Amino acid sequence: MTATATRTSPRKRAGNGAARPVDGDEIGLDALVGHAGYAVRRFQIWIFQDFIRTLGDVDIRPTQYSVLTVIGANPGLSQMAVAKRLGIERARLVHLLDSLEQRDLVKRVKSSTDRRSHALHLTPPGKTALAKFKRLAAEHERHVEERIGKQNRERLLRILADFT
Amino acid sequence: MTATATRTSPRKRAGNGAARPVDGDEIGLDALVGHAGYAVRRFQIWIFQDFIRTLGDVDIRPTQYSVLTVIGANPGLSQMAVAKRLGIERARLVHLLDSLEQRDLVKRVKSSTDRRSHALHLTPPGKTALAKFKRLAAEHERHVEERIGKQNRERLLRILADFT
DNA sequence: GCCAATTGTTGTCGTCAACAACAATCTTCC
DNA sequence: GGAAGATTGTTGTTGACGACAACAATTGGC
Repeated sequence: MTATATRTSPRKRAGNGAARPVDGDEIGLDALVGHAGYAVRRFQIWIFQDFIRTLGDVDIRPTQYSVLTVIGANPGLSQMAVAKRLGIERARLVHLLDSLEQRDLVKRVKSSTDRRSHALHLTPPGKTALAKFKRLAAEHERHVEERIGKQNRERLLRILADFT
Repeated sequence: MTATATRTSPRKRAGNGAARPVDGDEIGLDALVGHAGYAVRRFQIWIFQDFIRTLGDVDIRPTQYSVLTVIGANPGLSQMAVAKRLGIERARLVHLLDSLEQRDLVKRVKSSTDRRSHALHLTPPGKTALAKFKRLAAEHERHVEERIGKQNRERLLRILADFT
């Protein structure tokens, strides 16, 4: 964009009273500016893009990271437990784990006490990898600080604390 | 969830030292709690679900609402302009407008000054409908207030203001 | 007037949430 | 102890959505 020059319609749109020209950029959002959901959606898109870019070299997306982190902190969890905790559909978790298992980061161990379920564990390389992912994720978090300010980030975390 | 009662495994899992029981609910998130992106994602899911439910009767989703609002506030915009302003792919906007046009809420008017582009307008029923959508969206916004608090909602909007 | 850029459109691909159905297994209850 | 119901992991489908690529029509620069 940037300027967009005079654009097309030089006609000044006879005093319509109601509607304003709206040529270059300044396009009003009207009611949208008062909606938390809109701001949150835009912010979430930005934050995910930065996360994906910052962890691009290791090819780890936000959801994968959350799964690895939870398994790392709670070894032996079942797929149901992980899915519930993270708000992921258990059907979706199947594919996520397939991928992580193929990469030898996670392993499904058949539970002896409940033969329906799998106990999830990080593999040794998985543990090493997660440590690296955490360092990169911390770097991403610093980007967030730079974008919205250290204080605002903390405020945000406090406000949304009970959604985690 | 709610309580989940005593759950299953009453066995106390011998002092394993490293890994904690992790039976019922209390599953640690570890590094995740310090990540703004995780909190924002969960919040965004909640907020969209409430929006979709609150505007369920009129069958309007957040993205459709944002498109209608911007067109309503800036009649005559091109599809490119709307797409850019809302951060939507112009390819995606095509389908959104197809749907909204079929429902007679929006019309594409062939621009006389640039015959490549369409000028977007709300139809008369579209204007009436949007007024109703805005009332419902305001109701949704009250739900947000109830969930995170009036003050926190305002803080949030301020923090994320320049993402809109 | 010619070549590059823009606009709307169509199509493909991959991510993700929401369901539904199913086999294997566990739990409950009689 | 055994039938009935619930749970776990799995497979598949649907629809919203973002990212791209290609295309015809049209406009703009030069």
